[in-house]
This record gives sequence, structure tokens and C-alpha cells, in this order.
Amino acid sequence: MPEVPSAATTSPRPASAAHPDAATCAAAPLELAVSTVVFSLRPHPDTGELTLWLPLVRRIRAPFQGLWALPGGPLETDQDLVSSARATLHQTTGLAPRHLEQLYAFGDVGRSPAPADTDTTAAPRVVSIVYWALVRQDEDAAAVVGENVEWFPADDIAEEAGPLAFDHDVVLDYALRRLRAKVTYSPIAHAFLPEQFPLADLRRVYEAILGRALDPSNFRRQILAQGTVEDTGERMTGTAHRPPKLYRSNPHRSRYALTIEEPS
Amino acid sequence: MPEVPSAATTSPRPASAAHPDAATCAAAPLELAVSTVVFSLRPHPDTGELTLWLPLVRRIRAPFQGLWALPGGPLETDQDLVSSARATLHQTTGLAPRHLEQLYAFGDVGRSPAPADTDTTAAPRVVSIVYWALVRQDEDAAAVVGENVEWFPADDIAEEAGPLAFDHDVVLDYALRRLRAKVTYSPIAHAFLPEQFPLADLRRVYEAILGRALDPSNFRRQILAQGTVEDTGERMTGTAHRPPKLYRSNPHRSRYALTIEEPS
DNA sequence: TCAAAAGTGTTAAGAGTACACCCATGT
DNA sequence: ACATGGGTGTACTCTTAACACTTTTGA
Repeated sequence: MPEVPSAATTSPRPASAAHPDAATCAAAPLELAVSTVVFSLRPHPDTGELTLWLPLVRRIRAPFQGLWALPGGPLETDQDLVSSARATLHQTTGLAPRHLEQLYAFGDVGRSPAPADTDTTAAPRVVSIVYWALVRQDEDAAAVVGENVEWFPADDIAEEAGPLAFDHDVVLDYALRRLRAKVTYSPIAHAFLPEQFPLADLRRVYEAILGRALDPSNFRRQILAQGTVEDTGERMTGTAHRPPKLYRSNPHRSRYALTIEEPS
Repeated sequence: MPEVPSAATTSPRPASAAHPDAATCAAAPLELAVSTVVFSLRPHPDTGELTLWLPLVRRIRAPFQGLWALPGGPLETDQDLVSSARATLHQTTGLAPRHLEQLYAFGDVGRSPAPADTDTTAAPRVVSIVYWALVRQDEDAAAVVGENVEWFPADDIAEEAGPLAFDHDVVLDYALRRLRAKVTYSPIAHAFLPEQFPLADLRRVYEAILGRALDPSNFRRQILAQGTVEDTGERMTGTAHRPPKLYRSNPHRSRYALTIEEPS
């Protein structure tokens, strides 16, 4: 009983007419997986500048054995899509995501161009629903990784992690573009920061994601004008300079992005 | 062989470890369907103003028998996701889509709240990947509909088509919001128009989608400034007033939106 | 000649950008 | 005191919005 009103039309659809009540076995050599691109901000090992990092998992079986892949797994029957992504994220980082959002469903037959050494002959068709998540900077320190899990700077993946398994190069590239686009019109950057934070930290998050410097004074004005943060009244102490005010993100204002982007 | 590096981690994941090579039958009482929200512009029957219409299909079997649903069908194993959407669209309208784009994957366990009269006891879990399409105004006239297929004004669906099957009310609402948001930053409106068109027609498309009037002169300037249309040199004849210039959409400029929104 | 829609020009308000400058703390 | 980053003010540019006005056709 999938959503199959197709048989209701007069148009020809001979093959599908046989399908509709298919809990039958022969019908589906087709699998559904959920993967997640987990972004976190850490200093770059070379330059020291804050950049995006993400965890990859080394495949220990065919196909693409030995290559790095996005963390993920098959969808359990009794599990929601987000739950599956959240579980994956927890397994890979030990953390609960602050921001978790569906990215795209990848399912073309021709995807995952297999290298020569792997046998894809008997490989079933796989449709992947990909999510992306943002890890809070303060929690990130507490992240744990299992064996065969490693974090890489997002922009160095091509060199350091070689070509990824399946079509995960494409997926990752898409996730990066989406993050960079979305940060310009939605207050998701807050998701990288702890409960309270100075505006300079928020600016550094934006700079890390966009890869360019922002004018501190203009940044302050714009952020305050859009009302996505509110003054806590407190100040950060122990700095080597004037103590900055601490802000928290304003849930009333930031709801907009979610309302537009997420259904239900 | 799905994307399952889960077994590579040290974290516990007992259930999934049994999954990976599952072309086995017991593993998946889970189905994958592709549905499509097909938008077209037609005059509203009451007001006469141009508004969004879309085709729905009446379900002829359980669950949700008798209710209206988005056109769609199960994903064939040898078929790409877009191909499936395109096929659905062709069956329902007899047309080839000018614009076809993935909307969202809906797959929560609790989705499709069944009314009392339907038996959902043995209903399998269904994950739907939903696309949305735009039909060209000139082609729309040539659209054919089968039996059990009917077009409705998008904003009147709640009253005229009652509650939809599955969670299609939510899906439709999301599609509408996405269309209205996207039209403000991407030249998709062109997809409703024929090869050549006067700017006033393009404006009327925007007005229909956004549901509000736009200043003709400012609209002209903005559209011309963004360079998404180019002058054909021709003019429309037979109007009851000054003959307007005809434009065509400029593919070089409109590529931006696709690059950002579509992966690969 | 008039109505109707195409198309141009002008102006005012607001948002984005660059940058000079003051403030408050630890060293 | 001074270096450092926090924080404010200002002038300039660019975009957006409102609307007056001219142009060209059919009736």
C-alpha cells in the first residue's frame, strides 16, 4: 500500500499495476540508508584558523572497502528518518546534535561509480537520505570517536581522504554549499555556539563557514538588527581586554528558518 | 551493501549488524514511493485571477480509499528518482515538466494518520520522496487527465478536496511554501511561460505565486537588471494597446539557482 | 480622441560597506 | 602606559519602493 493512485488513471502503467500491495519479496532488491554530514568547527592544523571539520568512517567491507565514507546505516523499519540520522551521529561522535536537517535524497541508479577493485555486480540499488548536522563548539571537545572513525578539515577531504566511497564526494560538496548558502539567510550559525557567547565568537563562526573576514562593527549591527540574539546582561570575564557582553540566541526570531525549511 | 560503515565503529549497533547484505526478504517491510506536486497556473473559477492549480488523484484502494492524494507510485528498481517523478507527471497530465525538483523525503513512522474507516493494521512503512514540477502555461492547455484525476486551485484544496490521503496535506503545504520562497531568489517563474513572453506575463506569474500585486515599472527594472531574460527583438501583435516587447529566458544567468539547489 | 497597458524618469527611504574613533580590561 | 579586542558613530554607496509621466496601439 504505497501512495499508488497510479492504477486509478487511464494512462498506461502495466508494470506498476502489479506492484501496489507489495510486501512481496521479489518486488524490492532496493535498500534505504540514512547518512549524515556532521559539521564541527575546529582550528585548522596548518593555519590555526577556525574551519569546518567532519567525521568520516572507513568502510570495512565491500563495496568500496577501505575507502572513507559518510557515517550512516540502513533505515530500521521502526525508526524515523531523523532518528536514524541522530543515532548515526551519536555513534560517530557521541554527541546529540543541536541542528539536524534533511539535505537530499540520493537515489539514481547510476550513482556510486565503483572503482575497478570492487565488485558491484550483485550490489543492490541503494537510496540514501542524507542529513546534515551542526555540533556545538563546547560539546565538540567531549566528542569521542571509535576506531575507523576520523575527523578531517572539510576543505582538505579531497587530498587527505582520497575519493570517498559511493557518491559521497558529491554529497559532501552539496552539503557544504547548502551550509554556506543557508548561513547567509538563516541564523543557523548559532548552533555551533554554547548557550551564551560574545558576538565576536559568532562572527568567527560566520567567517569560518564563509571563508572570509567580516567587518566586526557592521556584523554587530546586522546581527542585533535582525534580533536573533538577545543580551543576557552578563559579561565574559578573564579576557585580556575589555570584557565583551554575552548574548544568547533568541528562539522567537530564529524559528523563521525552520518554518520555511522544515515541513510539518 | 548499503552505505553501512556502522559496523566499523566501536559503538553499539547490534540490530543493524544483521542488516547489511539484506536482499533478504524479512529485512524490509518498507516501501519507497515517489510522489509529485504538479503546479500550473490557471484563472480562478470565482475571481478569475491567475492562481496555482494542481492535479490530485482519487485513491481506489485501501488505505485512504476514496480520498484525494498526490500523484505518485512505487519506485521501480531500475528507475532513477527523477525518472519516476517524470513518469508520474506524464501519466497524470500527459506533459513533460519544464521544471522538476526534489522537495523532501517524508518517512516518519507516524506519518499518514489514518481515519477510522481505513485499516492500517497491516500497512507497511512507506518512505515517500516527493518532487515538485512546474507546467508551462502554453502546454497546460494540451494537458489530458484520466479518470479519477482532477485539478484544484491550490489554496482551495482544504475545502474542495477535503483532507488528503496520507500526510499529503503537510506535503502540499510545504511545497507551496517552498515555491513561494524560491520564486523570490531564483528565476523559476520562467518555467511557467512559453519560449517567448512579454514582461507583463512574467509579472502576472510572480503575482499569482506570491498572491500580491507588484509594481510594473520596478518589476521590469529588477528583472532586466538580473539578466535572466533577454530581448528577442520581436513584439507581440494584436493587443488592444501598445505592443509589448517579447523576451526569452536567458539560460546562462538562470543556471545559478540550479547549481545551488541541485547536487551533482 | 480616449482607454489601457507599455515603458521611462525621479525621488526618498533603507540596507550594506568602509573606516575613524572611543572604551575597558590585563599585563 | 599600552596593546588588544569590544563597541559606537558617520559618511558614502547601492538597492528598493512609490509614483509621476510619456509612448503606442485598438477601439
